Amino acid sequence: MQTSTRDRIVVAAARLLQRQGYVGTGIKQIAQEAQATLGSVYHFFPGGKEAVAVAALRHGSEKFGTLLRESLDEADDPAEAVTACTRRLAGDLRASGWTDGCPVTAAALETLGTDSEIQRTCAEALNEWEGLIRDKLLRGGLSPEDARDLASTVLSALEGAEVTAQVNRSEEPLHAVGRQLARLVRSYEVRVETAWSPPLRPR
Amino acid sequence: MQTSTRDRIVVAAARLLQRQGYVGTGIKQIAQEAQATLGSVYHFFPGGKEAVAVAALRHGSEKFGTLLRESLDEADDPAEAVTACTRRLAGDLRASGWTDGCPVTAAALETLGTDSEIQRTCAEALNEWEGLIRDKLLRGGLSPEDARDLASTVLSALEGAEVTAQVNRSEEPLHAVGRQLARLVRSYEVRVETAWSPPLRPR
DNA sequence: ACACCTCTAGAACGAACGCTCTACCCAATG
DNA sequence: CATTGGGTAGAGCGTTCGTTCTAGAGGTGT
Repeated sequence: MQTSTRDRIVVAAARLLQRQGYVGTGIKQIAQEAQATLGSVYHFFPGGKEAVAVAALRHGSEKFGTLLRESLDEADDPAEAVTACTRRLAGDLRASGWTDGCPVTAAALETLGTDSEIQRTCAEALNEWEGLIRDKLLRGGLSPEDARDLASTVLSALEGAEVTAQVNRSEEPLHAVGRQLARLVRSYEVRVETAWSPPLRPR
Repeated sequence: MQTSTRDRIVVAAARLLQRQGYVGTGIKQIAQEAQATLGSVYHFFPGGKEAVAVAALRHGSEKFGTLLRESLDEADDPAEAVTACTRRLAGDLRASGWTDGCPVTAAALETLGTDSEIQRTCAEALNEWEGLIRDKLLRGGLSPEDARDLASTVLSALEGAEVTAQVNRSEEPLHAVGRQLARLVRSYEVRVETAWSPPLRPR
């Protein structure tokens, strides 16, 4: 038993929340999947199911964040970087049998009405991811205003395409937004190497 | 009591599924919200909870479809039509207190692993909506290939922006994709009226 | 040796779940 | 008037839910 019980609980809960949502996932199921007992779960998480979920969502958020960061670093050009994201997401999604999509969306949608910690955790995750994309765009030379708007759009499109791909059990939606987002991003980039008279920028 | 009991059940179930997902919504809650009794629910839907959900999702799908159609008809220009969509979605979302987003996403995500009728119903809804957008783009003069790719992207972006807007309780994500999608769509349109030498099309 | 603390183990509780069942109301039909 | 059948009403079934509780295992410090 190399991994701690707590970690096993968090990892198992993250996977189950991603696949079945918050209400669809039982504490006992989490314990079983983590090869832990109910006592252990409540020992590490006295806050009960919600506390487990928050920890699991944070874990999933970080994992997805590094996946995003890695994909974005695959290319210097922001447009290519975005398609690298969609390619990676599509591959992982297919490999999981279309079940492991965004780690927070399901839980987020189920707890919309409430003002639970879960809600806040999901919102934080989305904003953090958007920040990653925005930074990439800024490094690519976009203006702060353009980068903000575009990053928000890219994240929304990724989220939506992930859902669409899962429901249709197809990589196509992700590849489509990959192509279109690349085109959109390119429309912002200052292409100094092109032939058609780039606008002169005052030094 | 002007509306039939069956209709009240479907409408109530649709609203609850939209807000709380499939597992989060109980049959008894549906009955109560619809001012019907459990007996009535099982009388009209011998298939039980899943049958109610399928009918409700179909209802929600149609309602969202007409909303989409109306928005798209607000402008002849496809780019403007898309921003009309995001504007309408943003307004409705705020008006509902950020709770009434896409009527099928929550249920779709919860039932991903299964091969239930619910899954299929959600997939049908998404594809139908994508068809509406594609037709609009085609009417706008885009090539079939471009229209297909773009329609898929637009729908994904709308779905994702809706979720992001709900989680952040803000219209901004929707407006951002509205702006960006308009720019993207415009990049495909043949602008005969612009000054910078439009490509000559053989008559 | 003992007490102490972290962690494991699972029985048990009340509440809520989806669903089945019987009983009843009431308008239409013979 | 009696009968039928669509629709209403809700008690109750077995199961599962999240949570609480007590009991014990295993290691550490004194």
